[in-house]
Amino acid sequence: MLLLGAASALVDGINAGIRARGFTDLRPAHGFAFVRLAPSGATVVELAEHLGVTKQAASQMADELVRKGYVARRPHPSDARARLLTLTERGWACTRAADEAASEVLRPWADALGADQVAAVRAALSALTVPGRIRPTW
Amino acid sequence: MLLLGAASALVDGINAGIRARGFTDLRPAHGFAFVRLAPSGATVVELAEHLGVTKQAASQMADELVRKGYVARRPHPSDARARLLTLTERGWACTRAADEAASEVLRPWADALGADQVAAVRAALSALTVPGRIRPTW
DNA sequence: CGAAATGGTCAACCAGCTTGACCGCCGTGT
DNA sequence: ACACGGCGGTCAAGCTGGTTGACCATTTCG
Repeated sequence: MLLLGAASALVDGINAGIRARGFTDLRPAHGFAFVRLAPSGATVVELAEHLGVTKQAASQMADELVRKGYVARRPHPSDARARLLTLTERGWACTRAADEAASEVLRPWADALGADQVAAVRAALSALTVPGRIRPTW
Repeated sequence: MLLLGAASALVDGINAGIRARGFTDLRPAHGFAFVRLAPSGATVVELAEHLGVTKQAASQMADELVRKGYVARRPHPSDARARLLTLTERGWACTRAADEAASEVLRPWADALGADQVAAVRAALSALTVPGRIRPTW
């Protein structure tokens, strides 16, 4: 119940922090896409699976991110059908900004609770969430 | 990050539990409405504020819930402009089903963590979430 | 080498929410 | 009393972001 409130506050806080840093044309859903693309890129279907939407929706979103300069569509190194979506320099800058914003949101929580309590909560939650899927829209 | 995963798992679990109990025509967003209506009813604008949407959207949702038999539109006792939205017996039955479903989701978590840890997490989170607003759609 | 499976796109459609306009009741001021 | 601004609620139109369905190119397997 209040788990939802905390999650909502976190997402809103990160989104506000990103906007404050100049990335005003992104929604929280885009952040979930960045999470999947950051490590080493991904294909459209991988992105779709990660976001829990159809591949068409993921492709549309990729279009938007390419148009706004956050993502590049490169040929896939080992499959001529596929295209590898990777972050551009602008995309990486936004990812760093998101990390900063997340730290800003978490800092007052850590101050209020104490480092050991925060660690305990993190450990408790990580012991639970088996799937790790994220559903941005209910 | 994994806070979101836990929240998502909770919502999905409750939704699945409700469907398993025969309420197949409801979405998670409806549950958030029930939370506001349960104590003593609410007006459309109060519901809209609670859900973070416009009053038109809240009114539409109220229409749907009335049509499906979960909510009744009664005249407001002290304001002829307003109408008081209250839960029907079917609405209350669904609320009870949701509570059961929530317990089912939480039980394995409590088993895995221990009661004291769960209490600590609850206390930690409740110390943080000042606003208590819920944004079902990002 | 041919058939089924996979990655991707195009097109049409739909649900849920928004903006804008409007009606009826409240409540305060003069 | 009563006129007028404010508030609760609905109607109508439009948009955004998603879905379903069809299709092409390439890969993979029998």
